[in-house]
Amino acid sequence: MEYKEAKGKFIQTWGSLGTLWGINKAMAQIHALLLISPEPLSMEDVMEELHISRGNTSMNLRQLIDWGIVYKTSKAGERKEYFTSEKDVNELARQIARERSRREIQPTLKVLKEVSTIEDDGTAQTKEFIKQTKALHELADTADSILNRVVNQESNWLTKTFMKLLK
Amino acid sequence: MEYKEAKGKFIQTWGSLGTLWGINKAMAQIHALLLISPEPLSMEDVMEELHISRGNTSMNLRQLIDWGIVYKTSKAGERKEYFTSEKDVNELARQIARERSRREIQPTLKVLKEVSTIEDDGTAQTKEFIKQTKALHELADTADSILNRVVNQESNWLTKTFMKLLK
DNA sequence: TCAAACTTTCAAAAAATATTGAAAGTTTAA
DNA sequence: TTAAACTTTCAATATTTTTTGAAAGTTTGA
Repeated sequence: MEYKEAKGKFIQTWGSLGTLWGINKAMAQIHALLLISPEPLSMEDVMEELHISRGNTSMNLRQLIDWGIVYKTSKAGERKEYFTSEKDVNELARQIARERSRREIQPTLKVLKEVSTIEDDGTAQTKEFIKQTKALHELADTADSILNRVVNQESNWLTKTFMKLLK
Repeated sequence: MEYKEAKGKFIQTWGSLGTLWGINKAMAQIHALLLISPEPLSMEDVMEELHISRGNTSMNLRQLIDWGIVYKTSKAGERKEYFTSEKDVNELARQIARERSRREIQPTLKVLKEVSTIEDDGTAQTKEFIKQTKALHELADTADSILNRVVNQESNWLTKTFMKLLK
């Protein structure tokens, strides 16, 4: 397999994986492209490589920037903007963990806390509801704490933790 | 807030969270409903509670069974099938971890390994490609190992691990 | 200030995904 | 073996999500 084929396969795979985890394909593919590009790319570059429209490229680049995993850069003497991805995959993991916690887990925890504190009227259904939503709250809380560990520790925490667990 | 409102809110929230993580809404909602139901429910029950069609209910229940988090049961003397969710949320986490690893992470690892072993022709783009896909492979491998730890350990591993990390 | 170079916005269109419901299939009690 | 009770399938439909592309907006050098 030569470079071009491998590149296509990688971008394709990253796009599909994204879809499975609730990230739109174009966004995941743009990210993949920037991740393996030795130089920052312009919007034009991205459009051409992935065959997507200007509007689509613009919107998804913005989202990637909002997620904190793609940066705008400028080249001296050029008006055009260039884009580059966070290259350190550990930092990438940290940032994604941070955002998923903030955007998704925290609001879910809030709702779970709210609904799990309804008054126990003694019926089986209420008892079960309280029991299960409390258990889910605890699980989500644990998951969130782990995500926050990823966020707050040095960037190779993941690897270190794994090593520790193996012992 | 009384039971009915809390129940609706919980099912709604679980459905939305599912969507964000790439799980279809009906499937997540059926799961939520079974999780808090003290008794197994029939297909009819699920259809009525969630206002979804027979076909939709049938297909999503099957998927939940494929994921290993919903079980078929029978009531003595009844021909109808009843469904119940895995009630232990730690076991639930284990099962989801197991399936996501098998279905999504493993195939991704395979592709990453494949594309990261192209021949280094000395160009900057090839060097960057190899470097980044190798780094991603390592990250995915670590994540997968952690998922597998979740899968293989006793069901309260998650909580225990978190406690250990706090020390 | 102008206008070229570039980016963003957003309504419309396309594509992907989920849902329906009725027909076909299956199971079981009598 | 039949037929009622129940489940599954799947083509058609609806809904949601993504994508397009052209117009509007912005920035900057002269």
